Amino acid sequence: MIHPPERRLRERQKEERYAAIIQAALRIFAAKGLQQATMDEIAQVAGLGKGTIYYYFDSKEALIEGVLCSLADQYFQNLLEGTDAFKDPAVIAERIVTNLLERYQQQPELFQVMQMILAAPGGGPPRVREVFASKHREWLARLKEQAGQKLAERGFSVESFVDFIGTYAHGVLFAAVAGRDVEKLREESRRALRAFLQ
Amino acid sequence: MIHPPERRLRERQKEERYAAIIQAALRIFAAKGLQQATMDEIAQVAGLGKGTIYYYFDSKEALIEGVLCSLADQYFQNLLEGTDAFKDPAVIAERIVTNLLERYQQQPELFQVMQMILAAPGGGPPRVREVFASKHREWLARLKEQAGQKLAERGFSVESFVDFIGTYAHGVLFAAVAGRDVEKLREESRRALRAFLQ
DNA sequence: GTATAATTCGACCGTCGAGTCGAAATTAGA
DNA sequence: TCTAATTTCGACTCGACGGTCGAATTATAC
Repeated sequence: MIHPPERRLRERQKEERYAAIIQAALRIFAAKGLQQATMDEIAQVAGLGKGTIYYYFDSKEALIEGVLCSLADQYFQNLLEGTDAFKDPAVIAERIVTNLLERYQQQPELFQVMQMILAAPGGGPPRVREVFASKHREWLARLKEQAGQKLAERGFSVESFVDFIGTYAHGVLFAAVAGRDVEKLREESRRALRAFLQ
Repeated sequence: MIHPPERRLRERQKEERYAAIIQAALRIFAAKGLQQATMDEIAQVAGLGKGTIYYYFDSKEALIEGVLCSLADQYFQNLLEGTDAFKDPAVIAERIVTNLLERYQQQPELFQVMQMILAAPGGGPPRVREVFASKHREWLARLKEQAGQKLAERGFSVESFVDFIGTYAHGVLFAAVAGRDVEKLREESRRALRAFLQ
């Protein structure tokens, strides 16, 4: 009778540990950099033995991949929140940048580590690149569905619109990661995007 | 009679070696990342023994600092080339971005390594940050002198103008380092900046 | 309760790479 | 040419860190 719930309990515990490892790793990666982070320290912060980390991940590289793939999931989440209520591309763009900056404030580690990856030679492990690219395509499709009509009405192709937003947003995030004041960036970007997109 | 020239010869040789080390280090840093680059490999690429590297630089960290400070010098060079012939802030901005992209094509390693530094936790060694900040101030003064009048006439403060250009340019460079087509970026940025700055 | 499987642990191993050192080579100066 | 100073070199040291392993613990199944 209690067997099924017991089994579920154990599975849940396993998932929790997995998440705890990812979480600890992310924190240390952000604080020290990917190479400088040691498996010993990650284990310690996760509150587990080093051997346990290797029970969940084959290698440090696999752990890095795991962390990055979980970032990819999060990165594109909620980015479009609120964008379907507006018709003006400038407002959509503003909203996207604002959402990004809000996520940055909630979880700066996500972006810090992202930047490390993107700046790394080769742009990070191939598998991670694939995952990001696929998430990006998904996201693009969602944007198209949600705002494509409105963008087209104003003479924007979704692709070029996204290119511009992407480029600009990277600049803003770079500035945020480098320590610039987020409120100022938000205000600045609002003005810039309205001007650019009329 | 030949002593002074001989001495000068030796001094020049020393400077050449110093430069060769910096050069080799930059290449390997860009190709492999700062941590993954080994002193042995740098020595090999520079065509010198490892001990010799340590004769010129106290430590790997000192070498990194040396490389970065030499980058700071180069980074701001020629950025303003051609900007004093125009009155329109949009054209000045375009020109700055174009100059950056041209430098990127000439010497991508410079920007690759810059991005690594900026993305690193803490934004790189403090001394390097200082050097960059001081170069940036110098550059700002030069821009002010060269274009401040024209910018003011059009209602721009030099500081906010530079903030915007800096943010945007980072986004563009990020895209370039990440492998986007430079010509396309150049064209895109031209349109974007004209629109933004009227 | 007991046998089996799954999971955890940290002491241990091997490698790799930063930094050292002293011997060798080169140059300077007389 | 001879001596002292400068510079070069790479074999060596040594600590750090990724990864292993088997013993210990805990859960599962009956």
